[in-house]
Amino acid sequence: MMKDSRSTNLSMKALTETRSLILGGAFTPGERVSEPFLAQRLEISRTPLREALATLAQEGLVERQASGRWQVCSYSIQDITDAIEVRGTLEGLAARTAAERGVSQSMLITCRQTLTRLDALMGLSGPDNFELYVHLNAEFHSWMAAASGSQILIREVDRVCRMPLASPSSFLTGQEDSAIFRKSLLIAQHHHWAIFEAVEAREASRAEALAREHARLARQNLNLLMAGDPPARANVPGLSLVKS
Amino acid sequence: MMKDSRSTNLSMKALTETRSLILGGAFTPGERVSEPFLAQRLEISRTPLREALATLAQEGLVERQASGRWQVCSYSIQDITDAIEVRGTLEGLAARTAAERGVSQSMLITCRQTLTRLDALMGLSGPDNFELYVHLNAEFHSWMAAASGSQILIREVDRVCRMPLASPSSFLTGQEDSAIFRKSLLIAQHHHWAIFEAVEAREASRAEALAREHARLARQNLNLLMAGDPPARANVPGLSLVKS
DNA sequence: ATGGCGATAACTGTATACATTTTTGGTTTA
DNA sequence: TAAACCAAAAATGTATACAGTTATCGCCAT
Repeated sequence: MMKDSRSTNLSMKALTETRSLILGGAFTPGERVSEPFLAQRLEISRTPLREALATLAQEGLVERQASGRWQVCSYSIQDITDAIEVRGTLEGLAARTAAERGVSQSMLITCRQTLTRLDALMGLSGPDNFELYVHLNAEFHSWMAAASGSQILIREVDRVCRMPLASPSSFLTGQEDSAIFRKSLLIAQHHHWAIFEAVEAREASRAEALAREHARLARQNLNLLMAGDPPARANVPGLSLVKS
Repeated sequence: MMKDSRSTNLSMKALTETRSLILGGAFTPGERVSEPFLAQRLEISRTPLREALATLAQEGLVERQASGRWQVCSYSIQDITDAIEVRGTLEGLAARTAAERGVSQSMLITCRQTLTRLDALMGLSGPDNFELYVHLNAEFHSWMAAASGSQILIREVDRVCRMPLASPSSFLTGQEDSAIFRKSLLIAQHHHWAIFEAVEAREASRAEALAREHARLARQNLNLLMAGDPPARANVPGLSLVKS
């Protein structure tokens, strides 16, 4: 009986639960968190917790002070904007590489299916449809990375998406009622198809430029969010880490 | 008396020493390494070693098997090429951002000094000069990241440079006697000045393209290295991780 | 009221013990 | 011969103890 200890062990529990706590706003940015406190809250010992915290440090959710204590990270709006630009740049590289190297028929078919399902969702509303949208959107973005065929690039795109508010899904949840936001979904979907077509037609430079521009929609949504009502910000995971 | 425990503690010792061991070729790619074995070799206990291994896993030097055992990573030439392209892309973003946002006078002066010192080194040879070249070259590359003014970008460039053979210094050591390699140093230095001038003149697009192309010199050096004599490969740190 | 000081409390870094799981190597069986 | 199996050995995951360091908080002097 082979068991993957990575999905059942306490380090993983500590990792996911601490991540949820931080992204959910359980701590204020810059707040110091002691290991015994957090260990007790998660009902585990310090050993697996330390491992999780070390991982979260590399994700940019906590950082170690010189004294060794842990501190929840604090980001500026500029940092978030920069992180989105980094994601867009790496996705752009992925799209360009995919176009240059070519993508298998089966991968093209998979993507076309995803985008067609997104098309079908465009007019609809309701929480279920929205959840599906978030899922399919994430699927398209992983497809872009995977289509590059570069393991390194897949890994780096994945990593940058773990940064707070840099992922393509960051500004989706909680905004489904905003009219201007729903309009941006239409533009995003237009981008999706254009990127796909550029990759399929081996138009590398166009694919890169489109993927970059596509990420800038997230930047726009961030700006809208910060300019709008505070209540709209309440349910955005990770936004609690933004200071000033 | 404030003491930075991070630089004196055993986790850090474990991190740097294990990294040296792996990059130095003490293990074959794919080799399994047990914690007790390594702990005994480094004369520390498993606790700080585990922390170091977790960090090395995120650097891409080791990975955890599903069973929990550690395994030294194995890379293909394609992976290295891809990693260099990722670095070039991020450095390109940094150079573009620096040009777009502008760079302070003092930073421009610092860079000009670095490049002038590199100029003075161009004709010379000898190990001391070569070591200085490596140092100044690294300085220019950190300058590029720093000039962007983006903390996020600085962090991501730094991270990608930690990947095996992706850093700007990767293919320098041990090659100083090759004529074709010395020629590439001249071209590299030409790139350095061109990037600097583009940033100074706020020519964002040009700065980006140049930084990307500059990284491709590393790709070229990699190809030369793999096409040449095996002895030339002996002293390149990290090359032992490349399989097939 | 404010700033420095010192004792105490709390926390981190590390080693180690132990339970559980995985690997290994020899033995048996088809 | 090769596959299957079982027991011993070794490795990992986790908790915990303890030493040394850092933070805290009341107290004193200014």
